[in-house]
Amino acid sequence: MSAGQNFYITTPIYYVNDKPHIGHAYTSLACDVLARFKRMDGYNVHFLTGTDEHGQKVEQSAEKAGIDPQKFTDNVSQNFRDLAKAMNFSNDDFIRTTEERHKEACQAIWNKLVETGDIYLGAYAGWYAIRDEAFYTETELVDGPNGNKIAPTGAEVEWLEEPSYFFKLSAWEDKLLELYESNPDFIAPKSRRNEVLSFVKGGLKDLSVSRTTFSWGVPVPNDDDHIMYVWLDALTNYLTAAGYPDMEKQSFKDFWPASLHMVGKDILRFHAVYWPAFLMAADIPLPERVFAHGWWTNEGQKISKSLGNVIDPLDLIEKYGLDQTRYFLMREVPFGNDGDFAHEAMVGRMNTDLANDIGNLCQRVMSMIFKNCDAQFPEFGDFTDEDKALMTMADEALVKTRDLINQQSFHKALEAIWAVVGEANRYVDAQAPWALRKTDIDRMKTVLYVLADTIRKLGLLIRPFMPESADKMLDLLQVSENSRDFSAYGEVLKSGVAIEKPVGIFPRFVDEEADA
RNA sequence: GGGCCUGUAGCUCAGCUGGUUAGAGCAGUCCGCUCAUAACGGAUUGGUCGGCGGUUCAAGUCCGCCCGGGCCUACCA
Repeated sequence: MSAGQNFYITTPIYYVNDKPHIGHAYTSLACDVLARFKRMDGYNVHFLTGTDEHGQKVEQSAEKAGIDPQKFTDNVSQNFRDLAKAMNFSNDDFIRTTEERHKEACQAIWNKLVETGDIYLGAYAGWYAIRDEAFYTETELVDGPNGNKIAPTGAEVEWLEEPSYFFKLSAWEDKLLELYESNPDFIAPKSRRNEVLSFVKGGLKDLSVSRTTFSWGVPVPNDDDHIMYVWLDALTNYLTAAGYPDMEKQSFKDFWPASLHMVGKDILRFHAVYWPAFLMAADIPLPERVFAHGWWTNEGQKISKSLGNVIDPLDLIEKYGLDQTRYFLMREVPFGNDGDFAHEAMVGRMNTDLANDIGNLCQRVMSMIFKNCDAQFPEFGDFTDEDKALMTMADEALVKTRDLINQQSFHKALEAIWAVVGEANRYVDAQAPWALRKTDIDRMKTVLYVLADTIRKLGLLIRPFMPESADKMLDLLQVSENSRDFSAYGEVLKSGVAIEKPVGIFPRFVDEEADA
């Protein structure tokens, strides 16, 4: 495998105590689009997702359900596999932190960090609320009536100390700043990078990385009282899936360091600060980039369980369709910003961009070919300047799209693709093949040929975003399986190939309430 | 409290290092076309660029203040 041709992309591992929601779907979708694009562009891609299955909450939930934690996580982890299937995600692996391979990786990196002196045994002291089973920082507390301290939740807290292993995060401050400085693209988008920078500049404290108060986790090597706590365990999954601790393994050589960790903005710090610190300490190469995307609101409202307005991606798929949902999520909001999911906006995108613009373009062109060219791709004559302009634009769209995808500017990539769609529709109008049918049949054929081939390119361009719909388009165009990647972009349709009667690709959404 | 970002047409947003009559998409209005999923194309209405003051030959674009909105400020995934 030649260097540089490998691409390793990861989603966070999702905490199984949650039900899959739009946020999970969104993160993975972005990775899926990227993974599919890179595959079509000839890369050897490894796309990883999975579930985070350790922790006190999981232990408790299992207990409440009256089953052992492993059984419990087997069940809930399945929800995330189901989501991946329903969303048509093309992940190459699905990791679970309860797997043996992961335990090995965690303990290996732990041992390494002990060896380098970056993990030491100390005591974790803090204000603990028994009721909440959580520690609070000094600044979060308010003074209670009798001089005692009260947590923001209203629970009483007490000063508690427990033995804990610590990671020497404080020792890595300068190295981290150096990293950000010399790799300006390590954290994206820019605004998030600024936040991380100011956070690190504010000084770093050592990080507690073990717990003794519960047992559902990876055991700390040589100390049965402790389990590894949260982030060291969770983050290490990215290494596990590449084959760590066997750094000589082919998969590790191919895919580590990761090309991109995609995360939600809430967990950026763990990926942009703790993770590179762990890796530097363990003398393991760093991932190339961490991208933090934003959150969705629901019809302008903040989404929360208590409000009961959580968006279930399965509901969206059922209501609007899979590819329509995928398109909306990638198109509606500048990737990196927060966005709003609104029914009206969804229907707008679905009907305007998909049904009217690209769907209808495909339909009108293929229908004309089917009816006026003996149901086969026509012969073509010399190309006019107008023909060449459209063809050139379609060719350049791949270059633009590739560039934008590499920046995770999914919305702009789609915008660039749709610029071609618009141009193609204008070209249809300007050339008016229905008029040429009566005056210059050869010219009509050339026009329809140019259009059909443009649609083929559009089909390839939208394929990472809407794989099923794109394949339907490419089916209509009789494009063979092995011509459905970007190496085939410059190929052309063969005149004389027979086509089927075209069928619509993107249906319009009709509001049911409109009839009532 | 400290730090960062942001306020541009009805809506969502572009406007790089200051420089011609401030742009796009959607919505609205008018016109054209009739191949097509009544879809497509053209034209057009609409903005004191949050407010006040300043720097400058020139500010949406820089500075100060004020008003409004958001985010970060460590061990909860």
